[in-house]
Amino acid sequence: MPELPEVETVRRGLEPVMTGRRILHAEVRRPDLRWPLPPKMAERLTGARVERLRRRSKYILADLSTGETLLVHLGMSGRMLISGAQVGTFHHPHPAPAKHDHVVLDMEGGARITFNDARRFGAMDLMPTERAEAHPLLAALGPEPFGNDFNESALVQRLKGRNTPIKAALLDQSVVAGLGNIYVCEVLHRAGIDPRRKAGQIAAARVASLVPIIRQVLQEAIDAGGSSLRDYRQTDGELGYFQHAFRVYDREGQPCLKDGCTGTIRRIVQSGRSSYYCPKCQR
DNA sequence: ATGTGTTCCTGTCCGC
DNA sequence: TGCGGACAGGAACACA
Repeated sequence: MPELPEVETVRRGLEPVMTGRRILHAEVRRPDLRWPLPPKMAERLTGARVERLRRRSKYILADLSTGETLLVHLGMSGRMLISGAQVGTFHHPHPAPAKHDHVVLDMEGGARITFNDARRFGAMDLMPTERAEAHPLLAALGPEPFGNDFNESALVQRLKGRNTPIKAALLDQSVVAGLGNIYVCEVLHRAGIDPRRKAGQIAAARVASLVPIIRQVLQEAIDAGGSSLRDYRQTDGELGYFQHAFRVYDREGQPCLKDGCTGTIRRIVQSGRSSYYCPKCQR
């Protein structure tokens, strides 16, 4: 599921059990996710202290005391489970390894972090920290939505002349990094823009309006993650998968929730993926 | 360069 | 309850 808000919620949940702590033991239970894991990953992680946990787009980056950075992508179905550590009022004993538990990290302080990914579209890699931004998976990413490089004029410029539907353009990680299928639908609904509209044909002022809307939608989702989970963690120790009320996503046939709108949410397929929108208030 | 369709993998849900 | 098909929050890759 993870788009930027979920990944950020996972990052925040990992922070107290990872940052400043050593990885006492790493176990790789399956050698490949989307790609083969890097050579000797378990050995390279064992003994390293996590100096910093960062997020870039939908990637989590753990800078290690060894000079390497661990990159983690959750793909479609990747999950992080924490067990063993006392956080807040929850105590989670280590469960027996479950199906699709691919990587297990035992941390200084007693927490165990388990990466579980049924579909294995997720990824992990190790690279020198000083060359992290040059990693092939990161090099072509566009601006962070909350960064200064993402602004009205830059977005207008980036979409100028593009003949692809705005839905596809906002899913393009080189335009803006971190949006996925759900939040693009939510953003376009809030902006009142039809997802089929060609990106390059939308008036500059409307394109510009997307910048604060993208930030609002993502920030609200991050806030929901932090408020609906205690310590960013559910009672079963899973991070990042919180109940969030979407205004259009997965609401086909239901009434539009925009103030004063009497439309009905429709589902269409664009480049193989579902788009939900209100034909009445999205033009 | 830009746009589109396919592909990786497993699980779940829905209709028959 | 079984079976087949559609679909799932991502994104690299191949090809027009």
